[in-house]
Amino acid sequence: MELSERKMKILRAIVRNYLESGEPVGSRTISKYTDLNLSSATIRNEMADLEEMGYIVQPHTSAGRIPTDAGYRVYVDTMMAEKDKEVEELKSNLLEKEERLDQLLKQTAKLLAVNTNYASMVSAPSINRNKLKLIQLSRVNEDQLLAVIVIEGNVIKNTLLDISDEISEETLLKLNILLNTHLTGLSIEDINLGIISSLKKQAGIHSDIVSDVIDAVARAIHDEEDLEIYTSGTNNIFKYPELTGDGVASELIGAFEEKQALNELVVKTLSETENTGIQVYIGNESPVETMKDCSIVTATYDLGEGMKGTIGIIGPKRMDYEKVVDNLKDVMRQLDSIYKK
Amino acid sequence: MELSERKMKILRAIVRNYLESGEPVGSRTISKYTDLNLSSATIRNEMADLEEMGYIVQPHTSAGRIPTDAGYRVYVDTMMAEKDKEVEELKSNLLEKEERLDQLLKQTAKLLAVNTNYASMVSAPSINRNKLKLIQLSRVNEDQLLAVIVIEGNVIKNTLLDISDEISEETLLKLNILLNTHLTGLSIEDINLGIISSLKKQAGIHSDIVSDVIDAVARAIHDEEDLEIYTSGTNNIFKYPELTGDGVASELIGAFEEKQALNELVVKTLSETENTGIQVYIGNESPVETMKDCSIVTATYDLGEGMKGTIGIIGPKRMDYEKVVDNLKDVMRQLDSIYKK
DNA sequence: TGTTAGCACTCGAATATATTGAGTGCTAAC
DNA sequence: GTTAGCACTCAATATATTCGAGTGCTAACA
Repeated sequence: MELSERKMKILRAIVRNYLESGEPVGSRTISKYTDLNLSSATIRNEMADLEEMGYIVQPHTSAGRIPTDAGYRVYVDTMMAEKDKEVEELKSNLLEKEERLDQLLKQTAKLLAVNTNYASMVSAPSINRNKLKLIQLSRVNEDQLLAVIVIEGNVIKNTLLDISDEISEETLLKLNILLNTHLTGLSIEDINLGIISSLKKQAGIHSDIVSDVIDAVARAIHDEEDLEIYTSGTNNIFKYPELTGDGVASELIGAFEEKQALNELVVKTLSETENTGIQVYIGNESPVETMKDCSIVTATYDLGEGMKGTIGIIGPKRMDYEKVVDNLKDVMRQLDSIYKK
Repeated sequence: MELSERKMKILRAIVRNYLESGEPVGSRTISKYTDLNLSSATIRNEMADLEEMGYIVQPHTSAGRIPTDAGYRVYVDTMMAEKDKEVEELKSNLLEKEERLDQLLKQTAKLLAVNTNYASMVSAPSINRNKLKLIQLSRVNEDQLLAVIVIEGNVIKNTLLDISDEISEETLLKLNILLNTHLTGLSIEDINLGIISSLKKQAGIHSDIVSDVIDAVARAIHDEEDLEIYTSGTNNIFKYPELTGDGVASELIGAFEEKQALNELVVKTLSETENTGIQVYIGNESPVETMKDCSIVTATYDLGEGMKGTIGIIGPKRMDYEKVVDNLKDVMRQLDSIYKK
């Protein structure tokens, strides 16, 4: 059977109505709601077809219809298509300019949550491809060094290094110069064994410190530390009864706290999304098991130089996709413009 | 009316029973539960008295009794008195030794949450009284400096400073030396106007940078940034139906996310608690409005040198006070021993 | 052939009604 | 002072009743 123009219109009307009310929607409602003047009976016939095609279901006999995941899917897809053509003209809710990226992202998460009334998450950009801007060793104690590592985008990482041998102020200075002259401007991938061994050679008796620093750089950048994900508005899920039943809420809250699941989401998104697109996961399409009752809309932001990160909105399946997509696009644009100052 | 020994025993039996079951407890149960052999009828008489005295209530006629806040209070107080005499002998659930305080505290929060099945929070120590260990300025861009500030306990703060004038590698070095020789070892309070103006004088044309740095130090230490509070196990509250009704859960989760309320809790606790005591807030006693349906047990840890922070467990009023107190004491001891390494 | 009015039917939700049982207070007897 | 016994209360549970939104189907109409 084919999805005629009329069926399409009816389907969209059903979805839209359901988004607002959260209640199953019946034929009579649609017969009034749409501009095509049809009686409820005709709508019923069409609805029967749509059900057969798998776009809508009745929660039980003699109830109205609600969209299936597939139903949402076509809704989202057509909507997105229209969105692309549309000229975006949004009230800018200006993110404050922030020196530090982490603060900025935290703010972004909050802004999105407040604006959409859903839960939001923002991942710090993966910095694998990123260039070192500065390495700075300083003495903290007799037996500890502080290594500060600054990466493109002013992401700052601190690590403490234990040292065995006494080390003079002067050699420390030399080490700093050595490290910075050789490593600054390199990306992680650029730091190969050749460079490392050359460095060690030049460091002489302090080659072990060089190893430690390199380790620290690698760790600082790779480790689960870059599981830095900012969340906001998790308690918004309580606004949607369908997410509150049973242990659902608990699981969700847990996922947001642990952040482990969110990280999977980020990884998946980054690998799946071509360029800076917007991705919509509906129900079971979700990469994360715990969120199979939700819809997730993600956007990939790209600050250039490989600094990509993910922004996500998590809400009920009947979320206002339109608003969410608009918001995401807006935020992406703002991030762009801030960075390109 | 007086709270006789027997009444006391009965009250404690009621509380303990209710802690486990969460159900109102009746006279028959108690008549079997206690060692004093009394019939349910006698217990009923005593219970009537206890009710009159305000220690227990019936949620409705013909239901068992549940403890009032006052009831919990005497239970907790007597229990705590016993605890103090008791020799503590707990299986140590070893916190891993961590270089960085923030990691350690994060871990502490998690440990407590897992162990107790309640929500936990750990505040980073207030560092007002604390001594500077290191200040390190480094160039990041042509127009930005990175100021790294390390405080006693290896708490590390980073700030970016905008600079207007070009500044040479050499003067930067001089500034570093100047700042460190004069400021290291001082607590915030020690840095007075005299020192500041003397520093500025010596810095000559770069006195504005000195101001900036001092500002940064003050900000890094004072600001809402030290609203650093680590939470864990927030979803544990779903294990207790009495915290799930209505918007309660939502409010709680929100409070944990915002951390503003938790901060109030910390402030209040620090000011109220004499020394490193354990404080129990039951229901309405809570300093935080949102948690008036909960009980909160807090402990103040003291790492010496004015580094005080608060650890808190938030759960239902019928929480296992005994276990919670034990756990807190245990964790406090472990924190102590780690720091005194 | 597509559209529509009409009607019998379904079934969840809401409401009302009965049943159960844990628990109480009171009284009278030990 | 303690206890057995009994009438009473009331939430919780189960059961029955009603209500109405919504459906599918049929027959008639354009």
